[in-house]
Amino acid sequence: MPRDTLTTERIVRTAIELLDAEGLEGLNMRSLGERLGSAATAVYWHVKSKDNLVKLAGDEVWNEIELPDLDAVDWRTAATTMAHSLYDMIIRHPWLVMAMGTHVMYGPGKSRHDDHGLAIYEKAGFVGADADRAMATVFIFVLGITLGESAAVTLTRRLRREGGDAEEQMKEMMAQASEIAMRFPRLHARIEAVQDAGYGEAPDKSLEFGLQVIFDGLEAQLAAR
Amino acid sequence: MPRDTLTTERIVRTAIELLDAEGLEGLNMRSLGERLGSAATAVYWHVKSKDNLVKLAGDEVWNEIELPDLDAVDWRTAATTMAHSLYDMIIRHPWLVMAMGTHVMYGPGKSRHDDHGLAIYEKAGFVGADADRAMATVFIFVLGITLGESAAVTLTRRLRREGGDAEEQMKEMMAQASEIAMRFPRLHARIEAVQDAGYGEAPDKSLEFGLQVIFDGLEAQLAAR
DNA sequence: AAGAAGACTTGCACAATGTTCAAGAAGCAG
DNA sequence: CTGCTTCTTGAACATTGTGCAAGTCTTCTT
Repeated sequence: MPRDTLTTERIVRTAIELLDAEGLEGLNMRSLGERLGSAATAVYWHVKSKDNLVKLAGDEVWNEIELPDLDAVDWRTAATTMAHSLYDMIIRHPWLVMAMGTHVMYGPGKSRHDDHGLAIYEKAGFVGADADRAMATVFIFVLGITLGESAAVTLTRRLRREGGDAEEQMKEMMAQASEIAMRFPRLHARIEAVQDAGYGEAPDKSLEFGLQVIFDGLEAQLAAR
Repeated sequence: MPRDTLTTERIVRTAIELLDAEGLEGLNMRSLGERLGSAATAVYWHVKSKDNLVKLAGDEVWNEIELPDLDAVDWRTAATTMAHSLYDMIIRHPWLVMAMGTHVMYGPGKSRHDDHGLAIYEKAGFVGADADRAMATVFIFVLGITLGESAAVTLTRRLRREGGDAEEQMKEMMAQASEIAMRFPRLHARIEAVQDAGYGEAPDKSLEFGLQVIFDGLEAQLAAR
């Protein structure tokens, strides 16, 4: 077998590269083909459709998530580790959230992740559907928190692609948003406070905060059982 | 002015109708034009681009959210009301989550919502950035929980559009997912349990559960302050 | 080794869709 | 009526997903 034969794996891997670099909208079969060194339509022998390819890519990335050893640490530590690992993964692949909004993702990669997640919350003391729900609460929160980041990345890329100074347009857009928000008293106060503080604060402060809140809440559920 | 003159508002309203009926992928300028009774390109005089239109639509729907009277109820009740209102709104407009993944949404509608949300958590006792984070935690959770529903709706539509029996294909897809999940012990157990229980349980049980957990967690934060 | 069967690749073509643009129609001011 | 602004149209173009028939390469059989 010559070395640049197409394989489904190679296609998926290359698609992930392209998705990371260009986003969901930036992935097209022609540039994928070019990157693979073959005709665009050659891919169709290995993969049913673009949707299918996105689904494969969207499952594959779950394998990057680190699964903590549950015998070595308490459930809350394990859950924190996994949540952060999930967060990092999604930030690496900002297209994933959007893909999950249009494609029903369920493959070996995600199953592997989910299974280990369930184990954590079962270890914590949740039984049956409650373990499901506990996992879903954390999981969904992390997913949701990356939505904003995904949108920002996508936007930046779109601006860049359309030519023109992305920085400039971004700033203008922010200014416009601010102007609207300023008309509301509490948003007004918040924006001023943020500006005074010099735009500081790492974005994942809200990840920390949210996880803390949710884990506390889960412990309350366990105690009240 | 003759009665079917185009206006930005009418365009946005019609776009929302179309988005609700056909989804983000189903909205195209030609069918929008048809529905408006004008040429597809007439829209471009009122709206810069399709992206811009989606942004306008994606802000407009936030006005549907009911803002509880904060003097009449305690913060937790108010927060619950708003969370449910948000959930219902997104379910009515399943394309919104995906749109938020690609477009940075910030307009009068969302600002109105955010401002009132902030008020709730300030009333609860959170100050400054913490009120932001508290709101974001709830908000993001509700958003995330609809991701799955959105995907399901989008998928169903796609299947329907591509012809063929959507029910059938959906079932087959689920079976395939199950088959994979069955290879993992805990997922295996959960699936069997769910099947034994006869597929029951309303989907928004997880909304209830998650909100309870998060509010409990927020109260813990307040207590520990 | 020859040839047939299958596995894989290519180029062409088509349809759908966002968008531009020049030309036209409609309303309004003088 | 005339000219100016506001709005609408139709034709056209570029991009992109994908089907298809024809090619090439691999492998297996005899």
